[in-house]
Amino acid sequence: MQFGKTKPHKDSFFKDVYAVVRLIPKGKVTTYGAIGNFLGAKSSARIVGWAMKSAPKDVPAHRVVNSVGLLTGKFHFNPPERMAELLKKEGIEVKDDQIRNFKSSFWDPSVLEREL
DNA sequence: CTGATGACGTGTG
DNA sequence: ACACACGCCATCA
Repeated sequence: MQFGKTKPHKDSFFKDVYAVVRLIPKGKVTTYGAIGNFLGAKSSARIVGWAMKSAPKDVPAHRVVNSVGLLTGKFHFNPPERMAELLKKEGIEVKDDQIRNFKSSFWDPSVLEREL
């Protein structure tokens, strides 16, 4: 997968975001900034968040958090507690809407290129 | 078309 | 280390 690197088309950016989020391994999490950076948009983490808002159901958006491991978007879930529940279910320790072992559970999208 | 908003991140005081 | 400000760019009013 090339992800945005080949073509900076807007729609493909969203599509790439979804693709990356879908590729997040179970029990791991990543950040909006990491995704944005991986797709070439260093400071467009907000767009990634917007993408999540409009994300399909098959996208594990609960595995995407902000840079400090805080579940900022849990309020947008149905119900909000679902996000923490899903993460806990996958083996991620969540305390007060925040991931404890965040750094350990962090998954950088750049490993995709490494595995390719 | 202009301005405001937001599931963010980084820089500065 | 904490708080505030600015930049980022798509979407909405």
